[in-house]
Amino acid sequence: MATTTYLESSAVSSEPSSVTDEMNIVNSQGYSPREPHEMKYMAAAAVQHTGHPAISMHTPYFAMDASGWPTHMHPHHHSGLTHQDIKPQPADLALHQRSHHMHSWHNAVSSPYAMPGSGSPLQHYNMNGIFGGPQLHHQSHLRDSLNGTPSPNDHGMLDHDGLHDTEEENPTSDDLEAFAKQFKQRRIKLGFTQADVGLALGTLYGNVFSQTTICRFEALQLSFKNMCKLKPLLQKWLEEADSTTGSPTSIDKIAAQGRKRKKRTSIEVSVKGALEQHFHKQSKPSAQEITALADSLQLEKEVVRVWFCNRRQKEKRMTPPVPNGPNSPGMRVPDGYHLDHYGHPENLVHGHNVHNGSPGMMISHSPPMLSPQPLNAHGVPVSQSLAAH
DNA sequence: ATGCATGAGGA
DNA sequence: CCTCATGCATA
Repeated sequence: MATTTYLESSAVSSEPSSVTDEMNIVNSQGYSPREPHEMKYMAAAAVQHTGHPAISMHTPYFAMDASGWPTHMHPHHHSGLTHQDIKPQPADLALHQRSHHMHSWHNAVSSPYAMPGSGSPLQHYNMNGIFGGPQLHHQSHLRDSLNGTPSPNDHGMLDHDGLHDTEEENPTSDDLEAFAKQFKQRRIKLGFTQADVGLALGTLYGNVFSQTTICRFEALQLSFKNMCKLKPLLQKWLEEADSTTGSPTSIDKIAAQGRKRKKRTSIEVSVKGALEQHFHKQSKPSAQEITALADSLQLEKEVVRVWFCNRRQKEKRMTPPVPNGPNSPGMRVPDGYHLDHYGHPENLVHGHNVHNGSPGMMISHSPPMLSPQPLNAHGVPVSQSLAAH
C-alpha cells in the first residue's frame, strides 16, 4: 500500500576539491551507510603521508558525552561496529589532504563527569546574554551548560573560584556562534568544502562526519550539546588546516554500496501545514493519534511518527526552526525556564545569520529567526513540557 | 541547505 | 515509542 520504495544508494560524485561556494557543495561522502546485517569495514590500509604528521592520534580532549549517556558511557570502544555511529575507515578516503591515517575511531570517552542534574550557579555566567547583559546581537539566551552539557564545574576539576571561563569546555552559545562563524570563514578561505572537513576529521581523529553535520554545525543547527562536542574537533582541524600551508587537495571518494534505505517521502506542503498545525496542539501525539492523522493525511503511520520526531528535534536546535507566526520579537527569559528531569537543554535559541563568510556573496536563504522558547508562539506548551514518559 | 530516515540506547 | 546524533538523498 505504501510506496515503500527502497533505494540503492549509489552516489558517485566526484567534484570535491572545487570549492563551489560556501553554500552548495557537492556531497562528497562515499562510504557505506549502515550495514545492519553485513558490515564489512576493512581496516585502514592505504595510508599515505602526503602532508604532515602533525596530528597525533591521541587527542586529549574528551568527547563529552552528555545526556545520551549520563551515568555510564556507551559501551562502545573499539570492539565492533554496533555502535550508534558506525564509521568505517575508508581506506580510499584516507587519501585526503593531510592523510595520516590513524587507528580506529574511538570516542575518547573519558569524561569523568556524569552529572545528571547539577545546577551549577555559574551557568548563568555562561548564559551571557540572558542574565548577563548582551551587547552583541539580539538574543543569546540559552542555557548552555546544564545537565546534559559539559559543565565540569562541579567536579572539582577546573573549578577554581566560581568563575571559570574555561570556554574550552564550556562554550557559551555566543562562543559557539562565534566559532562557527569563524570556522566557516576559515574553511572557505582555505578552500575546503564541508565534506572535506568531515572526511578530514575522520583521517585525523577517526571520526568521520558528513557534509550534513559540518553544515549544521556552521549553521548552529545542532543541539547545544552536540555543538559542544564537535567544536573541539573542528577547532583542531582548523588549526591543522591553516597551519598546514599549501597542501594539495586530492580527495577521492568511492561510491557507497547500496544499502537499503527507504526512499525519502515527499510530503506535500499542504500536508506539512496540517502536520505543523497538529504539532502546535500536540507535539507528542499518541500512537493512536498518529495513526488517525496518518490516515487522514494519507501517509504511512511511520512517516507521520518520524515527522513528529524530527519536528521535535528541530525545536531543540540552537537555531530554532522559524516558527510560524508572531513569535517573540524581543527575547526574554521565560520564568518557567526549567529543564527536563535528566537534563535536557530545553531549547537553545539564538538567531543570527549564521551564514556569512564572505562579504559579497550571500546565500539566498533567510536567516533563521529565533523563537524564544519552546513555548510555542501560541502559548501552548510544547517540547519538553510534555516530556513525561 | 534541508527533509526524511536510521539506529543505539533508554524507559 | 522516544530522544539524540547523524547522514543519505534531494531541492
